[in-house]
Amino acid sequence: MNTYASYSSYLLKEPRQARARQTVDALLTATEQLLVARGWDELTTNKIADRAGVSIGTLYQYFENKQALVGLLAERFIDEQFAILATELARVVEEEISVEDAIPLVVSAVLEAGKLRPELSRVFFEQLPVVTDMRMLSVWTQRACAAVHVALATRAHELREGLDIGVAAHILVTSLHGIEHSTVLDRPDLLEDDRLATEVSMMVRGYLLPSGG
Amino acid sequence: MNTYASYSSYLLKEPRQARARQTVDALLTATEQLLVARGWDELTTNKIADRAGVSIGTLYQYFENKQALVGLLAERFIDEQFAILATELARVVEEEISVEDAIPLVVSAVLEAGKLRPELSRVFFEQLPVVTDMRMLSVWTQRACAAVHVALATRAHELREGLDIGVAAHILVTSLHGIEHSTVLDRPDLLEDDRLATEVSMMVRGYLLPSGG
DNA sequence: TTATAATATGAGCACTCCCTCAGATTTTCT
DNA sequence: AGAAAATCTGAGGGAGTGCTCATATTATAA
Repeated sequence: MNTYASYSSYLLKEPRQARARQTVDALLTATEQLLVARGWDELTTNKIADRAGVSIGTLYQYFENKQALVGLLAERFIDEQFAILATELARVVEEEISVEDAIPLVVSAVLEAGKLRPELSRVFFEQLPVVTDMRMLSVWTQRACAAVHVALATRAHELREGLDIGVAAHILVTSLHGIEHSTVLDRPDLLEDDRLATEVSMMVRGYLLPSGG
Repeated sequence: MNTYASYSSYLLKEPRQARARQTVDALLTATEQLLVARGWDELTTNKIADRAGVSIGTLYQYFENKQALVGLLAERFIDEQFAILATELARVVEEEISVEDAIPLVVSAVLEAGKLRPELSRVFFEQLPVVTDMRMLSVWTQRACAAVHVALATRAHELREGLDIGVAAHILVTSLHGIEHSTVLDRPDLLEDDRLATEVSMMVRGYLLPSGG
């Protein structure tokens, strides 16, 4: 019921009453808007409180500093992105889809995720490292690698002989992330049709599957 | 002769005398050290001038603001990284090396580049976007894509039927960048041996070359 | 109702930061 | 040598910033 249970690490204290939850939501919304509009450097706690329509003192009742505000936002965003990957991986494993058929499904899901909240994607791709000291992104990468690793392991017999699944998971996750990142920032046009997804799937297929086919 | 000719966009005026060039160098060195040690948020013009051993007023004779200092540093770093890629591409084209043989050479060169100045790589991977508003990285990506595009075009006959060279260049550049980025930050151990380079080369080969063998 | 807990307020302190400017010093040019 | 150009100086103004705390309001519980 209480969606604030997971806030613990970034929230100074749990908002118990409804109005307090509204306050926290307003602060997060204001943070997101200001971050998207003006970037990290121009983000100040006074502006956040102002836009959220609450007093600066209230902000400091729930958040230690502005990093915590953005940290919570980033955590939500990353969880959302990870969930998309994890869900699709779980589905193809569950439905016993072959690696060959699963690749385009997973690749498309990941690339679609980049389109979900383009402005927020942009600002986090650009500024998240500075904000969170990189820890959060590393955690995401590790989780993603682990999930891919597991999925690959369940169908290891279909994979190319001698493939190091650990290294492969790392390569797949980081290269896809790089592609998604750069495409969102520089070539959003490539996200319009599915040519990119097709080509990327081709690359992944050529890497994972035996070539003699 | 004058290594400061290319500074133009970031330098307010050209340092004509030797002592002025020393001053600018000292400022850049100080900026790099402080940026690596403490990050963008703790970087201040006063600290830079202080560490460089020059007055704050002098700093503002050559640089409009601290972004300009870091911008110049970043520009140099990116030029250096690009040169490594461009040089290797030019070499394999010049020596008419087959795509198959060229792939591991180019991949290794790019991954090696990430080891060249690990601390600076790290800080720019993490913080460059905030500093330069992303324009610089986009320019780098475009230049790299163009260079790869040209190299691929010269040996198009070796490539897989129907490959879209434009999209392929984009995919290769962005995915390799993502791999390099994440590996430098999260898994520097993978840069120790050449397993990663081998695997990545495998992936690129599977993507670019006809699969039938 | 009344006591207690939860929540909200905002003026303003202490501090830092960027950057200017009036003038001093050094180099180059004639 | 003298004049002009280039370079350097650094105290401090002005503009914020993060954050506290004494106080006020509202909700919940007894």
